[in-house]
Amino acid sequence: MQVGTRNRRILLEAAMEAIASPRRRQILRLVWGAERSAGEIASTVRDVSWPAVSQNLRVLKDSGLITERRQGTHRYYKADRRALGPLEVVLRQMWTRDLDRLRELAEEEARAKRPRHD
Amino acid sequence: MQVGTRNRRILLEAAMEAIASPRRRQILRLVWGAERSAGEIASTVRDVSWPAVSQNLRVLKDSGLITERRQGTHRYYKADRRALGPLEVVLRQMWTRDLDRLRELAEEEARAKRPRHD
DNA sequence: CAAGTATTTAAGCTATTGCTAAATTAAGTC
DNA sequence: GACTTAATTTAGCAATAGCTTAAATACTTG
Repeated sequence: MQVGTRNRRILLEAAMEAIASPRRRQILRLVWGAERSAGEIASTVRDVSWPAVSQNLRVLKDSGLITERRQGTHRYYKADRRALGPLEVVLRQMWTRDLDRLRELAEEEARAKRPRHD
Repeated sequence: MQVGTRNRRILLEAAMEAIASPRRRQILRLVWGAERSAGEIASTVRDVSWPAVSQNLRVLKDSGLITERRQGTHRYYKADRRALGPLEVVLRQMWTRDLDRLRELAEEEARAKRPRHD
């Protein structure tokens, strides 16, 4: 029980470090809702090499934020939200704001196109 | 309102980065409950030079996590909890766990000293 | 086991971080 | 103005983070 507490304490710090990186947040988001193979992830990220993705996956895995499942030559990753603890709220808020901002931009654009009636 | 949202979005990311550093968490904790001068902080931290503290204070200030008040030759800093948003919970949890751990250690020690009765 | 696919590991490079010591700024005091 | 105290800024350094390319590993299939 004490051990559990101690472990989680360490994880929270590791998790903080892990998600302090935008790249790793991006990757974490990809495996948030569904399990994905390293290859899928790497070809989605695209502006960075496969090894770079692999290395970031490793950091995420070591911090306990994602789990790995091997099947054949593939490795599937998915987020382990329990490990995030209170950081989950932080991520959600960031991501929600991203969406809000996209929506705002879309609306602005729509307004710009629509003929003004004044 | 939109601008406010956007600004806060940026701050949340900056705040993450800022408190990803153990040193800055240590400093933030010092100015959590009460305003303190740079000097007080620097002489409390002790295992690091004054300039190092000053630089970290600057990062914290730029990220919006602390505020600065100048008075005479002194500069007083204190945490601005609003800027932390959902990260406040994260910090509290870390710090609570620190305390828990200290308490555990103290209890263990007490147990070790107390004569066994079996 | 040879060949192919999926993925990681290794080696090396650049930019950034966190620090130190020395120089500088700013404000108050004689 | 010269001097002291509080704090920051600058310059420079060592360690680390994040990346790239090339090499290695692991599994599958003929």
